[in-house]
Amino acid sequence: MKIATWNINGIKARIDGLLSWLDEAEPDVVCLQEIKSVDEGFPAAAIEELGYKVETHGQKGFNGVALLSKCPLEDVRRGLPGDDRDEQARFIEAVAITDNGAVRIAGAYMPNGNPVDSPKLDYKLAWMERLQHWAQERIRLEEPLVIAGDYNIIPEAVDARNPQNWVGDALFLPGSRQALRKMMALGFVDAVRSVCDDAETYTFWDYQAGAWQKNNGIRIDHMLLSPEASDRLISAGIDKHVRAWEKPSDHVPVWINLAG
DNA sequence: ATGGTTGAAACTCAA
Repeated sequence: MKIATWNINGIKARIDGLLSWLDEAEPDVVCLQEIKSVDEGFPAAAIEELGYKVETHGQKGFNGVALLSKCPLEDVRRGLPGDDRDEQARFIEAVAITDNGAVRIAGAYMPNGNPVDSPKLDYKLAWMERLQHWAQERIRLEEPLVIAGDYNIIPEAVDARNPQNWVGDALFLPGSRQALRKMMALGFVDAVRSVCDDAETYTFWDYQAGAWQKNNGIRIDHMLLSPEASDRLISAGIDKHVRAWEKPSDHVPVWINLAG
């Protein structure tokens, strides 16, 4: 089965591109981030016509995540546990039922965290800690688990074309990277990293200052696999060409193929 | 150091 994640940066502005990419890539399950729409405003009908079930966790104006699936979904849950006062829509999980068994899939949109001298960085780090606690509970279940999304974290210098430009940015702060490492240490595999040693495999290019034309990108969209999921990993990749489409998102899709 | 761009929705914020 093919599972993908894509920060779409506004579903209303991106629906045509999304439909084209679904038609081309034929993923079974897609995690979308930054839909920037309430549930009622999400253009589900056009996506359902391609054979997908649509589950959204929307919010007005900002954030918002969604799951698209050709497989039946069970146990759909919205929101990251751990803080009842957190009203930002950044997390959705479900269990996809396939011929080869169940795969738990979480779509996450981590906080950006900038500016670093604001409460936004504290929120980012607290959110990462909540995600780690959630992941710790889930990985104990010893089932295939995929945590996919926009992590807003550059794991290593090799994940940026110009790492020096990101020193002091919330995406590359030692504390942010440590939070991701702590989560990885629970036993997750970074799917793209595990199949591809190539440098310059980025997932995000800023709209500004000709970042795309200069390939001034960063790798911040990740798919973390539990041991039971990584045992079934066949391939992984980044659909970089989508960044050159008309009216593109600043992120491109990342995908994996699992056996079965 | 600054400015560069985009989306959603409101005349600005978040990224």
